[in-house]
Formats: sequence, C-alpha cells, structure tokens
Amino acid sequence: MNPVAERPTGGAVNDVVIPKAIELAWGIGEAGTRGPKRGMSLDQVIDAAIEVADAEGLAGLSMSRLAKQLGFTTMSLYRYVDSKDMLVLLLSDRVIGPPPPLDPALQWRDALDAWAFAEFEAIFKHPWWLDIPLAAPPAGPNNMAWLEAGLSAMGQTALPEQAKFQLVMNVSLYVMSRARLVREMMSETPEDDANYPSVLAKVLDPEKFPALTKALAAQVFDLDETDWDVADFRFGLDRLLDGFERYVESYEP
Amino acid sequence: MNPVAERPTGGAVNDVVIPKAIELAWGIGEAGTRGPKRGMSLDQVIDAAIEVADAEGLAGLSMSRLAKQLGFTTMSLYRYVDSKDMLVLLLSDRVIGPPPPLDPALQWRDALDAWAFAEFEAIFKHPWWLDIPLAAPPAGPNNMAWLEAGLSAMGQTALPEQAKFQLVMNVSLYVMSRARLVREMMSETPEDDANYPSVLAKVLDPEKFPALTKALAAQVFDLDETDWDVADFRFGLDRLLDGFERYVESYEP
DNA sequence: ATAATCAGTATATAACGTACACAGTTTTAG
DNA sequence: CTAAAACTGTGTACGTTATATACTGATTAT
Repeated sequence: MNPVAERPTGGAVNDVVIPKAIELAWGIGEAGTRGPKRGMSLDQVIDAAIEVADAEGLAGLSMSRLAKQLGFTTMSLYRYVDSKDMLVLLLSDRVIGPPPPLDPALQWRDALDAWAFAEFEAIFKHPWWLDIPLAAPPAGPNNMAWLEAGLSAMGQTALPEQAKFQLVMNVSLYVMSRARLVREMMSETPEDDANYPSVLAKVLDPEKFPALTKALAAQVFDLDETDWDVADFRFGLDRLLDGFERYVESYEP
Repeated sequence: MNPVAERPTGGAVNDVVIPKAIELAWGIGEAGTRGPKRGMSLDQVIDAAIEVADAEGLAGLSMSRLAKQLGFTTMSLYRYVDSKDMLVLLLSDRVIGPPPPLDPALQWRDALDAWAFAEFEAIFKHPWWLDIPLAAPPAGPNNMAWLEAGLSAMGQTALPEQAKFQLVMNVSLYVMSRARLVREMMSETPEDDANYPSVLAKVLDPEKFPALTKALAAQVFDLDETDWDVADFRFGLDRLLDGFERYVESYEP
C-alpha cells in the first residue's frame, strides 16, 4: 500500500499530480533504465508527425501513416505516447514553435501588435495547427513562452494582472480567428470564390435581407484583391488595440 | 448533349451553379415526383441529428446512431444527404437558429452588444456547435439572418459597407472564440481546474517566465468565481466596442 | 542467474463512412 | 394498359481508423 506506487498516472511533486502529457511536453519523463534501448525518441516521433501533417494535413496524420514515416509498426508508437490525442497535444505545442524575441524598447501597443503578427505568421507555417481541437488549456513550453511574451509586452502598463491577461488572450483569440478565416479562403478553389457572391445574390431575398443585399452590392464578398487577408487582419487588429488603448489610458491619468 | 442535363450536380439559375448543400439549406430542392413516398423528410433527419448531438455531442453523432434514432437503416440517410459532411453543414445552420429580433431604436453599440450576447447564448444552447469544422463560408438561411441582423445594427453609421462587415464579423469571431474558451473551462473536472494553476507553478521556471509567474501569483488562472466566464466576456466585448466607437466617430465629425 | 522491466511486433476488434447491388413502389411515356 | 424510368429503403461489403492484448526478445537490477 505504498501511496506513491498507488498513484495511477503521471509523476507528482509535493502532492500536485502533473498530467503525463505535460510531463512529456516539458521533458520531465523519468528515464526508466531497464529493458532494450529505444529505437527512436519522442522528439523524433513528434517531428515526423509534423512532417506528415505538413505534407497531408492533420486529417492525413494517422498512427499507421506516422509509423510508416518512421519505419516502425503502428503499435510501436504507443510506447512513446498513450494515445493519439496525447500525440496531438504534444504536436500542438511543438509545431507552434517559440515566439520571436520582442524588442523591449517597444511601447506596449507596438509590442502587442508585433506579437500578434508573429503569431499570425507562426500559424501559417503550419496551417493545419488550426484544425487541432483544443481539449485542455495549453500548458506546453512553447505555448507558455508565447503567453509570457504577450504578458511581458503589457508589463509597462499599470493594469492589474487579470486585465493584462485578458487583453493578451483576446489578441491571441483574434489572431486565431482571423487565421481560420484566411485559411478557409485559401482552401477554396478560385471557381468557388467567384461563385460565392453570385450564389448569395441568387439565394437572398432583398426584402428579407436588405442590409446584406446592400453589402453584397458593395462587393463586400468579392475578394479579388491580392492581400485581402492581411489588410483585414491589420484593420481588425487596429480597432482592437484602439479599444485597449482607451482602457490603458484610464489607468494612467 | 443537352447542356442542362450535362450539369453534374446542383441546380442552376442564370449560369450560376448553386451547390447542392445550399439548395437543401434553403429548401430549393426540386421535388422529384416518381418513386415511392419518402419515409421521412430532410427536416426530420436534421432535427433528429440535433437531438443526438444534444444528447451525446458531435462526436457521438454517427450515421448509424442517427439512423437508429430515426428507426431506419444507416444507408437510408444517404437518400437525403450526399455525405455526413453535408449533413453537418446543414446542421450547422439549423442548430444555431434565427437571431432574436433587435430593437431598431437601439444605438449601434447597444445593438451590436445585444447581438453579441444573443449569439453567445444561442451557441450555448448547443455547445457542440463549436466542434463543427467550418469548411465553406456559411451560406445557410439562419447564418445569413444573423449576419443581416449584425449588419443592420451598423446601419445607422456612416461607415462604408466593407468596414461594417468587418466589424460585425470581428464581433462574431470574438463571441465564438470566447464561447470556445468557456466551453473548454466547463468541460474540465473541478479537480483539473484546481490543478491547472498548481501544475503551472511546478513547471514554470520563474527566471524564464517572470511575467507569467507574476500573473500566476495574482491568481489569474484561478477561476473560482461563479460567473467568471460572463464577466470576462463582458470585459473583452467592451474593449472591442470601445475600439469600434473610436472608428465610427472618425466618420462622424 | 534469475526476475523484472522494457522495446517493438503481430493479431484482433469495434466503430466509422460509404460504395454498390438489389427489391419493391410509384409515376410517366408509349 | 403496359413498360420503362425514377425513386425508396435495405443488406452486404470494403477500407480505415484507434487501440487492446498477447507475444518475443533485449537489457538491467537483484
């Protein structure tokens, strides 16, 4: 009845049970010395998974496909990871990578702005990242580093911690939402693109949808311009940060 | 070589091919008169799918599970729908329902605010809606009605249509992101909830994550308060609309 | 030396979406 | 009025998926 041996999963420090996935993400796995040497490392598995997803999307990433990539059998992967969900959780932190260093001389608004653009770009290095269903609040080292960078951008302000956190989070949510939109646009065939406004025009009754019809007539849904996406990302981010600015000013009279 | 008969899928009006899914969403399916009467209707299928998803989540909605609900065989469903993806697409419009009527006397900010809260509440009537992967830009009647309502809320302003659309869209994206967050919080066991901050505390090196450590010490991640979610939703929305206000004012000197 | 622990493999299972062929029903064309 | 065409729901079958389980063999601690 050893209470330590009794613990079902994960390691524990000072009565706090750390989920196994988080342990693995931070590399706090106690080695385990007996038995044969491993044929690969968890890092290799994760990196190979990223290769597969880069090539064939998240939907194309199956355990068997990944095993083939590594030259092992499907089931061998389960010696490194408890489940596919856990693998994806590790992926989601690894693939986003660390944030770029932020110039500490920047004012909070410029810093947050740069941070947002950096996240936007980081996402589009592996767009399938957006397909990962977020199950638990992120706790991997890269995710935490991004959060750290965002929070430190707000460090100059006199805001309470709660507010800093909320603002940073909201910027991140904005970036992810926008990235999703852009990805959606990209994934369409040019034919569909051209069709969308005309389909709407056919389907919408101008009497029931006057505002929409007006927007449609103003070619709101036509996205011929080359960098529709970045311009709109810029626009929305500026509005968002305008709102933040007003709030920050209310703390610096 | 009849060019009409040659068309592979969907109906067409004036050279614009309407995708079949959109036809079905708007109920523009030409009946098809020959053959036996149908045992059910597409609406019944969709409603049953909503029942299943309400009971067992989107992951629990399989074609066979849905068929059982309806008392038919799995394959019978494919007489109503080309694929599960198409069913889900129809679901995504049906389940969000129509927007509530907006008081036209409201100022744009109050109207948008009410609109955002209404969407927030609508989502939480069927939280699994958030799990639906958005494949194509939404074009169903309910989605369009929500968009119409949002745009008409901005109708009083002097903004160009593009800007109106962007602002409305950004509010909607904010609502969805926040809803995702709240859902994530809800889905956790109270035990995990309590653990998250302490796990972070164990894992984070205060030297490498000073800002995060400070936030952690300020109990930013402790969510004991009863309505944590609504308060933060309110907060972020206010900041967002503050930003909009500044922009709108720049058009009304 | 022997027992415990680990690695990778092989096999098997349940669930999934859906292609396909079929039998029965209703409407339309000749 | 008959026959063809179009449509319904069903049964069967296939390929994929994640993963449980039992195994063989390697390595190390006792």
